[in-house]
Amino acid sequence: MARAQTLSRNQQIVLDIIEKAKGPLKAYSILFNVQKKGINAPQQIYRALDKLIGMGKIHKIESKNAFVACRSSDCEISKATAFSICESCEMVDEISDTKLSKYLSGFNHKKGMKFKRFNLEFFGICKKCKKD
Amino acid sequence: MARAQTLSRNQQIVLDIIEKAKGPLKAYSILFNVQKKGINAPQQIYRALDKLIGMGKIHKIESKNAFVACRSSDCEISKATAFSICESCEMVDEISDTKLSKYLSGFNHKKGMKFKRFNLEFFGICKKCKKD
DNA sequence: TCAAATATGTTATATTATAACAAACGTTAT
DNA sequence: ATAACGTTTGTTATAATATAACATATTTGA
Repeated sequence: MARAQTLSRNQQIVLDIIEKAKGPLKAYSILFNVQKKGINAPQQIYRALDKLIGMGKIHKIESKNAFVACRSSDCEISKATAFSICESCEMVDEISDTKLSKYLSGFNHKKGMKFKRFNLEFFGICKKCKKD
Repeated sequence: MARAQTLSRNQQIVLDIIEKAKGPLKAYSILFNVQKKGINAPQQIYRALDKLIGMGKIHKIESKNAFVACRSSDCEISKATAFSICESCEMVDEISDTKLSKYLSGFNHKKGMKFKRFNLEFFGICKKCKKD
């Protein structure tokens, strides 16, 4: 049975870094940032990332191979994730929209597949970048 | 100005393979399949893939780092893509649903970002795999 | 407390993707 | 036709992302 509440040492270290970050972090950039804490190998990062994803503490931005902290309590263990991604500054924002989430969760593919999970990524230019 | 209609030699070779495939193909598996045709290097594959994506002939399945042929004329140069992905057999189906597409195209993030493009990936177990 | 599960450390390697440069090919305008 | 331009190709090298495999340690729970 999964524990899901207490984090191991490495998991906590990795989560801390991701939560402090302003934007999505890549696995190797996390690695470089924690080498002073005694974590030396990619495996250690990827293992922590996997567990954190499993717990719903972080999400992977698939189009960027990068990781962000979960800012929403709505995405129950990451069954329904949506993000807005700025193509200019690389900013990622988690979208927490009940209507959207319900709409998509209720969407079932005609060919008879019942979905367990979805991930949605929107791309555009964010407000801040538009000004420049 | 982009030509967009005629494909170069390598682009055609790569597209043919992807179109013939039953499922998503990875870049290096494409490479191995075309070495008899004189394509030897990953660069050549990735370049063709990039162009084909730009033309809307193929899509990248981000969660799998794999590529599928576009089966829908609705996703205008890949501005609005949706897929259903079987977590058991790895099958990928492009979802062509006008309502869904309109709903998502009209969705604008509250924080003032106007979206240019989205990609949606649904995960589950397909009909065929459920039977087994 | 002992067994099982989970987490760690480590080395090596697999997989995915891009950089950089030189040469060939195809348009198109003159 | 040919010069100029953009696009495509071929090629070598390397960067970036991710997993395999194995030994050990730590935590948890019956």
